[in-house]
Amino acid sequence: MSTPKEHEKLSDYISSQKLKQSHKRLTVLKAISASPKRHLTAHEVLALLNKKRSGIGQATVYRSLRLLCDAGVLNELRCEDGSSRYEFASAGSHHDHLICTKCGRFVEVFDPEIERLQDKLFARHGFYPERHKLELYGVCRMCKR
Amino acid sequence: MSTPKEHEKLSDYISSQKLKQSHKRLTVLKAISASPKRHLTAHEVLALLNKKRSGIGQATVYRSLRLLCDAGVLNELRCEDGSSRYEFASAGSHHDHLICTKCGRFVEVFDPEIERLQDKLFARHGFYPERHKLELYGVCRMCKR
DNA sequence: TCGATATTGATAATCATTATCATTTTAACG
DNA sequence: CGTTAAAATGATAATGATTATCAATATCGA
Repeated sequence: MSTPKEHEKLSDYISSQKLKQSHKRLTVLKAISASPKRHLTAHEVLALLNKKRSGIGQATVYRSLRLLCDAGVLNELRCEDGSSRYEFASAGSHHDHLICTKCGRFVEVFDPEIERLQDKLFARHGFYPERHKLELYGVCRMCKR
Repeated sequence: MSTPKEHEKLSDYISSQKLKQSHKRLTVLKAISASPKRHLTAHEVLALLNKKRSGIGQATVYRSLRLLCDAGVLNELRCEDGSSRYEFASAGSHHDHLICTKCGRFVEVFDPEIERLQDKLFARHGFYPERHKLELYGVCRMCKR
């Protein structure tokens, strides 16, 4: 599972901010790319890396995740339990989430009509819109039976 | 500022669960009712009580807030910074929130059309709907200028 | 009033995350 | 190539919101 686009985004950000390349940071990105599971927590990323005896500490995982967000490679999703999950910010693809309360599965959804109505709500109350967060909690098809 | 309805809800819950009335728990509820500020954090409630030398500890504040939620008197809003805010669950009034990113003001909003479209999203993905969370972040009228 | 049980306060523990700081890497420059 | 300043890292302490513990206190039905 290669991620040329993500690597490039990261490199661009690193040079734009006068940071330095680092093996370990790249290893974190690769581990996330290679995982079949999306929407990983920092703890889960750490577990992926430990399995490979990468010698990468948790501080570095947290730092890398933050930097990857700053670089626009990942999006951070603040969960209700107080932890965060990270997903790839595949260019310009805003979406919301359906979340199964039984198995924790995340499904990415998008409804342009909802987006439009949200903007109307902002306008109606004199708000300058910045962003929004829509999470739909329920039981997925698999968990229903 | 009286809250006969809230007191009653609380009493009903207390007897249904075979708990006991407590002076301090009522004081917490009254303090929240009396505050002009809505959407208070546990910390803010504690501050309200300390100002009055109530002798109520933080553990009791947290316990009371949780119980008031269980009793259906309050709703808990998990904020993105990891803390929670509490609002009155004035019977059957589901709503979402517009939140000012400058001053932190909360505005309660509701759009039946958005609700309907959310249900369609649940259905389209085979989810049994339980609840949702919609938060619109922007800059309010006051903070814009 | 008595006694079983709920409530409380002080404080320790938890959990995710961030800060600190000494050590190691990176990479621009000579 | 080495030097070297700055960034990255690991181990660990600190943070902040919240929950758990447990002995002391309050509640309330008999």
